Amino acid sequence: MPTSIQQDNVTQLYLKIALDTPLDTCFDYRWNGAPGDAVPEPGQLALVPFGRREVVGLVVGVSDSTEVPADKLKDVLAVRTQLAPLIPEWLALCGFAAEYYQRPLGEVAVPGLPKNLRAEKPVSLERALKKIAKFALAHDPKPANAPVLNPAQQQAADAIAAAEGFAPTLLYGVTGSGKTEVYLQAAAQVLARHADAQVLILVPEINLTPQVEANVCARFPGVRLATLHSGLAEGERLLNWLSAHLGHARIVLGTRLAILASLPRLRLIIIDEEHDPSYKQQEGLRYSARDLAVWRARQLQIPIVLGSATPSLETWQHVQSGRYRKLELRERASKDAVLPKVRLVDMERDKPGEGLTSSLVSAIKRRLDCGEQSLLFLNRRGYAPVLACDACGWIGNCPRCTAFMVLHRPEHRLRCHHCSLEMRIPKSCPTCGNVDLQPLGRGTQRIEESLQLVFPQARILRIDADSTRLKGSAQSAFDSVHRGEVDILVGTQMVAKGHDFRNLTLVGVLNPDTALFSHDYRASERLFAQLMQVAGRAGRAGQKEGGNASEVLIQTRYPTHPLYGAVMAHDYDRFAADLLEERKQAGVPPFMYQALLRAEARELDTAIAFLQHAAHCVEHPGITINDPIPMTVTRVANVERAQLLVESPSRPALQSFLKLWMETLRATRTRAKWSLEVDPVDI
DNA sequence: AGCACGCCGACT
DNA sequence: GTCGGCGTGCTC
Repeated sequence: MPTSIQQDNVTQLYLKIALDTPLDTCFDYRWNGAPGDAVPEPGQLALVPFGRREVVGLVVGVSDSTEVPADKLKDVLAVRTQLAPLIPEWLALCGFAAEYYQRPLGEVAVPGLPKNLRAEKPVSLERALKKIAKFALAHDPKPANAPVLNPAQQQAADAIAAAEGFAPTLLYGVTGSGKTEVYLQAAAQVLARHADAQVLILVPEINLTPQVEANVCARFPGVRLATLHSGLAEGERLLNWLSAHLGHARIVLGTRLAILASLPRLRLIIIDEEHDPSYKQQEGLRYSARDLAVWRARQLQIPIVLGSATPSLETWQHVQSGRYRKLELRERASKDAVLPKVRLVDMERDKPGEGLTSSLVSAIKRRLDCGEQSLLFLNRRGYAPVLACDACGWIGNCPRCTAFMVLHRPEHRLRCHHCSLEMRIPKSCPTCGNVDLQPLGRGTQRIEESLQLVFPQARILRIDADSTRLKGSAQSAFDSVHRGEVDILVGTQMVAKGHDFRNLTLVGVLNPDTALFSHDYRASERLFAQLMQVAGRAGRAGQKEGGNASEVLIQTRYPTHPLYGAVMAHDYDRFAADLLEERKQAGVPPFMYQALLRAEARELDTAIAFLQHAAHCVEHPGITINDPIPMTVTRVANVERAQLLVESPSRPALQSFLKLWMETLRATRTRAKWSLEVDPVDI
């Protein structure tokens, strides 16, 4: 890339521009600057005509020549000179992600920019810049009201902040061990040491940002914080993004998408609950924010903290091999907070009525009696997963998907969780006319109903994707739990993560067994993490005078299963060691690198035929290509789907194969729609 | 991906 | 006779 091209009146300059399109190439445009105009540079945004529309793209190169024939070339319409160029390190991050995930650069770099930045007219950009210039806040990195850390926390915070260069660190500590304090104090040290430093904090869920935001703001009253997540309105998103890009925001807090933010002075990255599957983007560019964060930290030679009570096996393996350092917090931070006692309730002996065993019911009753809160965790929303006819065996299938229609009783609807199709609940069986249709199985709505029958006086609140569909309703639901207006909370994994419920002393887990025998080898890793995490909601404040000791009841039909043994012993170390050994034997990640080619079409044969062709179209020494198989849920919205897994023990070998493979496949004519996922998590 | 052009069925 | 279905072709 030419770095210093002088503008004179003779030389025609061309800009190489990355655009948000699936075409794997950049586009050249003529640049005709007025006399005195600065020559554009890589990292600037430019408005260009593309086909019959006008789009904003990213300048990635400036040159005095082009291969493109003159009759195809068009002129750059405008360069967004108002905006400081994105720095080369950011471009390199996007370049890496594009290459690693086998997508065009423009598709990685452009969609992450705020929409208002990509508008045809730069009015909102100019307005936002003016607004931001006005509240230039005096920066004071001094923390307020920082509590005294216990020795392990202090040691961890010091070690993180003192690290020179690239220093990936696993902060390993049970829930409630005070990882957040360590993050904050490490951040405080970094902010104090470098006058212009920025710190990036990633959390897995948008619902967790308000709580962390409140903590950060209280601790750093003189430090500008910007949040970045998908829930922001466009105006706010632009302001926050600019504030990070201009270096005003010293702490940037966000969900996975924040990893692609422009952070010119980044000095520390913190990833809370690094094992959480939400860090993996599951559509479009399927990136892992955690992996990109590690890459970014290495590129910038800065420390990165991966915090978890149940680290991902990938991270754990890196600790074992010495690539990552491990800092451990062994105790809960609040002295009187103890780990909750985990008990299994054998559903063969204690038969549940309406999904609730008598042990669980009496445990809840004890909480109600002394004004404490209970949390019931059931990772299945809706009323019942299936509606069936006893008389003829009819089952409520989705007409467009290979899946059941889920019964949503309060809404009086059957709903497909795959294609969102909805219909009224049939009054009678569509095949035999039987009016007595039975809901099979239990979701959160049905548990909520049962609880209300058993405890008519109790204030019960359900929190799941259905009850929090409206913007802000999740937050107000959590607020009412914090205010003590709820006795029993029922929810899906939304309630399992991060929330600090001070008056909660009982966690009931309702139906975790299905994950024990899943064909997905990651299911047990996820289940363990989920159980530890939800268990951690109990007893965070310690036992009150005359109150109940905090406990976790897991209703199961397999009380002897070793996974539950490990959960009861709070023994992640042993569990992880066993799982890693199994993974090694089985030759799966983290000891194998994978990519998944997916294809979909109206006819399954079309998809399979494409994958079969793909399996043979390129030489692949050192790469295992498995057989194409239909996906578990084969049909979604009347489209048939299949997939092909490729694997290699060598990441570089897999990467170079994928590059060649994609080039070949892009040139292949097919009626199937296809996409590649590198490092897939759901197989 | 958009967005056009292009050639065949049911409607004002 | 037109509105509109989605096949296929192109985007510096």
